[in-house]
Amino acid sequence: MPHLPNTSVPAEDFDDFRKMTLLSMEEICRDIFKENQHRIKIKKEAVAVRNLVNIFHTTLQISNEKGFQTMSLRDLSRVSGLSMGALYSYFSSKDELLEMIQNQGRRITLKILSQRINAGDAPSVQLQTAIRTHLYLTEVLQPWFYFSYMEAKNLKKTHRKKAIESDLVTEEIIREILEKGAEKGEFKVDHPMLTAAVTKAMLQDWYLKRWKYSGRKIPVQAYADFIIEFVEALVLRKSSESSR
Amino acid sequence: MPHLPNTSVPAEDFDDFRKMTLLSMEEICRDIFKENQHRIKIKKEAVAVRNLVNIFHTTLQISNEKGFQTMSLRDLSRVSGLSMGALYSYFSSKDELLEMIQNQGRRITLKILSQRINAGDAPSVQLQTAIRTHLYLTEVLQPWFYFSYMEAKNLKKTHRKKAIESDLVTEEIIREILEKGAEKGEFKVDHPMLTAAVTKAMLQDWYLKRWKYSGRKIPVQAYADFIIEFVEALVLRKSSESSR
DNA sequence: GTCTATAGTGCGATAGAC
DNA sequence: GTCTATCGCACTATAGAC
Repeated sequence: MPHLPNTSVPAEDFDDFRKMTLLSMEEICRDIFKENQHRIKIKKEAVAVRNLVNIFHTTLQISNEKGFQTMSLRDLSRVSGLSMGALYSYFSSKDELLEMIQNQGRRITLKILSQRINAGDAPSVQLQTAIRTHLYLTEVLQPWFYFSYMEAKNLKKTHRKKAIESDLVTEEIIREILEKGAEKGEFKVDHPMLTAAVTKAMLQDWYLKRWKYSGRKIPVQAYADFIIEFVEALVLRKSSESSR
Repeated sequence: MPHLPNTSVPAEDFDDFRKMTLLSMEEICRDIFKENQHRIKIKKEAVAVRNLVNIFHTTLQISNEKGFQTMSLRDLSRVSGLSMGALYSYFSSKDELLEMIQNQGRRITLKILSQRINAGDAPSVQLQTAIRTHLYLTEVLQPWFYFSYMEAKNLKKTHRKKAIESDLVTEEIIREILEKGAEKGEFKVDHPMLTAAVTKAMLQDWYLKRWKYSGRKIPVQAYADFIIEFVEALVLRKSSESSR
C-alpha cells in the first residue's frame, strides 16, 4: 500500500474504536435477550445468550453465503447444532428471526453514531468523525450490515419501511454536517443532498464489497483516510487550505 | 433542482442515448432467443420473443419487489398469465431462468461501454464518457441491473464467479483511464485502485437506490453531471484549470 | 404451443417424550 | 431446555390431453 494522507484530526485508531465500543457478538446478543425476554422461552440468561450468539452467527454465515430465504431452518439447525425444536424456543417464526437481526443492527448504528459525533466540534471535524465512525462500525459488524442491506426486501411491509427510514437517517446526519459547514464558510457545497447521498454510497461499499477490499489488503483506516480525502477534495475546493 | 454544472465535453442527452443504443426489452429478448434457441422448445420467433418479454419483465417486477427465491413459479405463472407448462418451454429450471437474465445484462454492459469509449479521446474525455454511459445504461435497464446485483448470490458457483469478474471489468476500465490520465499529466491520482472502486460505488448507487433519487426528482443527467464534478474535484486538484 | 393435473420433494412449524 | 417425530402445505418439475 502506498502512503495515505494524514488528517488534521485525531486519527483515533481502529483498535481503540473496537475496544471502546465493546461491540462483541455476546454484548449484542445479551441486549437482544433482554429486549425479547417476553417472547423467548428460555429463562436462564447464560444459556439463552450462548445459544443466541450461535443462532445469529450461523444465520449470518449461511445467509451471507446464499441468502436468507434459501437458508432453510434445517440448514440452520444442522450447522448450529441446535435442533429444530430448540431453535423455536428463541423465535416463533423465520420472519421473526429476520426482524430480530435487522432491528439490532439499526439500533447500534444510531447509538454509536450519535454518541461519537460531538455537536460542539467544527463541521470539518464532525465530517471526518462521521465517516470514520461509520466505517469502523461497519468493519466490526460487517456480516451484520451486509445481511441488513441484502435481506431488507424480505421484511414485511412495516419493518421494511423502518429499514428504509433508518437508512436515510445516516444520510441526513451527513447532509446536516455539510450544510452547517457551508453556512460557517468552512465548506463549499453546491448540492448537499447529492453529496450526502454519494458519500453514504461510498461508506456502504466498504461492507457490501468487503471481499474485494480484503483481497487487495486495504485496511479500514486507509479506506477511511481516502474517503475523507475524496469528500474534502469536493467540499474544500476554492476554500482556505486549513481544515479547521 | 438547482443549476448543475456544465461539462466541457459534448453532453449528449439521455434521450439520444436511449435511441442510439436501441436497448428495448424486445431487442434484448430477441438476442436471448437467438442464443438459446437450442434449449427453447418454441420455434416461432414472434411467439417466443413475445413470451420472453413477458417472462423477463414479470420476473424482474416480482423479484425486485420480494426477491427471486421468494418468487415462486406459481407467482410468475399467475402474474404473467402463462401456465406452468408454458413457462417450462422457455427454461428447464428456475436456476436457468436466473442465469439467462444475469448473462444478458452482463453482455450488454460490456458491449455498450467498449462501443462508446473512444480510445483516441483524451483521458479526461474518456472519464466523462465512461461515467455518463454507465449511468445512462443502468437508467435504461434499471430493473435488470438491480436484479443482477441483488440476486448474484443465488447463482451456482461457476456463474457467480463470472458475475464477480464482470463486476471488476467496469472498475478496471475506470482505473485504466485514471492511470493513463495520470501518465499524461491530465490527472493527479494518488490511489487509482481506490478511486476507481469508489467511483464504481457511486455509479451503482444510481440503480441500487433509484427509489430515493426518483422520489427526490433527480434526473439521470443531473446525477451524471454531479458524479463527474465530484470525481474531477479529486483528480484535477492542483492541476491546470482546463479539462482537456 | 399451451393447458391442467399431479407426482415427488422439502419446507416451516408443532406436539410430546425425556 | 432440548430432542425426535410428524403434520400439512407449497414448492419445482413433468406427463399427457387438447
